[in-house]
Amino acid sequence: MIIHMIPAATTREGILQSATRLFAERGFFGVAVPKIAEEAGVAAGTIYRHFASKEELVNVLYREWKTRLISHLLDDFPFAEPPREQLGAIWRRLGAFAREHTDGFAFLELHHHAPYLDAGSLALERMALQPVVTLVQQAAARGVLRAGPPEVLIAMIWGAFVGLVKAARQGYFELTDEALAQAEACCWDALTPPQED
Amino acid sequence: MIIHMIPAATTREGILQSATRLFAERGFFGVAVPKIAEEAGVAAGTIYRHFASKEELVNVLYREWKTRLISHLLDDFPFAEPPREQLGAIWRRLGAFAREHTDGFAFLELHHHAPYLDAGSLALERMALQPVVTLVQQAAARGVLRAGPPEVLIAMIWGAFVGLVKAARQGYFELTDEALAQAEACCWDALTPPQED
Amino acid sequence: MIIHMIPAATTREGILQSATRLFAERGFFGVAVPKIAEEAGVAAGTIYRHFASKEELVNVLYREWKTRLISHLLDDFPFAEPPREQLGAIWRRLGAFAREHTDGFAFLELHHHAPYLDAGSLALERMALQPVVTLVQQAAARGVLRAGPPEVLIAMIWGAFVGLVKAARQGYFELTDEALAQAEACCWDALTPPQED
Amino acid sequence: MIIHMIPAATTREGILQSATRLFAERGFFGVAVPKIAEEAGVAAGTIYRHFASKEELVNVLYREWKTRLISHLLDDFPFAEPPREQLGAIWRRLGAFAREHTDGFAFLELHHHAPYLDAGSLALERMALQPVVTLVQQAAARGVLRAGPPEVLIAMIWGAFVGLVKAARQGYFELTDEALAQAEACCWDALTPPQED
DNA sequence: GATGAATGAGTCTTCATTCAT
DNA sequence: TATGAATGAAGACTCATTCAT
Repeated sequence: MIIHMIPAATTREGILQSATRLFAERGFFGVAVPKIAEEAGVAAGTIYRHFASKEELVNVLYREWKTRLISHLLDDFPFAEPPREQLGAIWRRLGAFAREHTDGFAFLELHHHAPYLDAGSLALERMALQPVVTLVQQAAARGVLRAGPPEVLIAMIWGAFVGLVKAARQGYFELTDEALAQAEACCWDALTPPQED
Repeated sequence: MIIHMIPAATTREGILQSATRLFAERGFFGVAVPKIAEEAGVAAGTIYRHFASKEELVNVLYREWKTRLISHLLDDFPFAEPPREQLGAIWRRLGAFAREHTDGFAFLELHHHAPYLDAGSLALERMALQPVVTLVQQAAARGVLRAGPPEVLIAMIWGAFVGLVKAARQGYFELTDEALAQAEACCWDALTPPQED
Repeated sequence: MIIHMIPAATTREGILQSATRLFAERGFFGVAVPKIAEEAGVAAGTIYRHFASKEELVNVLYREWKTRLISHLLDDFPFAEPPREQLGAIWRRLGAFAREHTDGFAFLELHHHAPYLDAGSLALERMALQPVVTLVQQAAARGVLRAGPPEVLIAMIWGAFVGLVKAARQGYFELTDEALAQAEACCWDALTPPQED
Repeated sequence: MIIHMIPAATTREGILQSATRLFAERGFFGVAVPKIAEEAGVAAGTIYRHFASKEELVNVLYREWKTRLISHLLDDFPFAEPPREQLGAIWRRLGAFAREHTDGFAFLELHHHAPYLDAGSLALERMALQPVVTLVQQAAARGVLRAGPPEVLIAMIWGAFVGLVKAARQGYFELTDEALAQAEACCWDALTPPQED
């Protein structure tokens, strides 16, 4: 199989890659455009052949990573399965994504709701939550959801996952399948009503 | 306890307050020193009578907020109570702090492990986790802790709380006592082993 | 007499002076801001303490010179005198201004109707023509004006003066009182109806 | 008459045309080479197959327009006719040129004596004045010239024409045959000694 | 202590020019 | 010959910091 690589795509890809890493590390304002260029092995001016401005670059990047995360989560998502299975699917997919795209995931977290994100980017923010929202709704419909506002549960589950990934990135532990499985089990018990004993 | 406020402290306080708000909003690199001065109602040069540099300012700020959070959490902490009560105490104290010091809490979260924090600041990072760590250890000792590495549980609990606060700040819901209580109950069930049914 | 010079005024004046000379010589786009700073003996950043942008600088400059030219032309203008005297006054005043403020006059000519001038500056453009317009109207009222659209006459008189100044600046001759007097006489005969012989 | 257009000439012509318009509008420094290319419908690099540099382009352009203007003025010029007829010829030819080549004429005016013009271009500057100079000399020889330095008269006539064209371009009036005829008559009376009455 | 004008290094961005295709 | 991606020097502008008042 012959892969046709348009040279521009390569340059652009390289820029996006470097930008992901640097933005994830130091934030949007903490990274100079020439630094991104240097890391990508291109001249500073080249960045502006591909992106109109630093802001456009970060927005393109945000949309790209968010879109990837969303499709990773949603492709063939087992919406028909029982909630317990759905939670497992979410957790496995999120975990795989965070492990495979460490910088991309960190970038997304750090730039969440940043002031330089445009309307298009902000519109995507909520979408990644979709499977979690659906899961909670279905669990509620089946009467297996803990009492109280579902938004709180959603925020906690997402927060717990992010906390896990951050802690792993800081070296507190490794993000193994076992750790993920344990975390998932915790989440299920956090979601469902406490059993009587 | 008597707090001695030297007159200079007022100017200094004003600077720290403005810096907290602005850093929480746009991050360290996203805020210009003259902007902090303007917001504090002082001249740009005045900041340098109180802080040697922008870096020192952010480190002082980080330590101040972290110290406040820690003492808020730890002062008279009921270490002798059973784990369930301790979790309640943690949750109530964190919640009160996050509600009372929205900017301060956001600032701490955003600047967690940032590259411009010095050794002194980084040393404080772990300390706020202390009560959670102790709680988990005591629960383990009493055999009421879920199986698996405790670090994962700690990371999740902390992450869940942060997720809650962030979502509330973004307007998904309000951080009421009820919401906090619900979240706390979730956390307990996430920590403890699942009951047989 | 003690002259109180606000230091800022001096710096600002210096910048405006250098900018006048350089813009007159090479045009707006042909002059780099650091070059203006260098010529004014200040740092590049200083310019931006006094003017928000290069565009604002050129507009301030335009308005300043245009205003000066207008007041030089109009202060105590002998509107009550017969047209012939008025033409003499115009010619003498314009001549004195062009000789005294070579760069300022050249600057005004070169930046006439430029795309970066804002509405405020453009509004001033027509005002300098006022005495010429009035002169032509009064001459028409007295029946001493040549037949045809008066705008054409106005444009020619102004153009003739500008041509004179430009040619003098390029060294074709000197702008002496005699040259100005001769030019003025030409203009009068250009304005008035040809005599029968 | 058959015009032979070699294919390359078309590209080159297109570039020159776009450059004329843009340079006339914003000046040499105000126009980017890629902008000229875009307007000409060619790639940026293509310009450099036809012109060694932006400076060469502007000089070629200057010489081309100046040469055209000169030959338009001088071809079969009625040097044998009396001065009055010659002035008519000059005025008609200049008027036709300015109307037909608005951008070209504006370009020439704006780039008059600019610092990036080379020796060859500067040498041409004076030549367009030739018929006016000759006219003034012949009028002087016949004793029908006003007293005073002839350079002043030449500068005024040229300036008056330029003023007329500029005012027309700015919409003050239209450059009709009548307007031109009126202007020409003014000029004659400006050149010749005032009649006794 | 406070001020705020001034500094100049550093940032984002543009653009004349080159060169592989 | 034409292309247009890439270059990198240079330009407009910002901002952490200093210092005379």
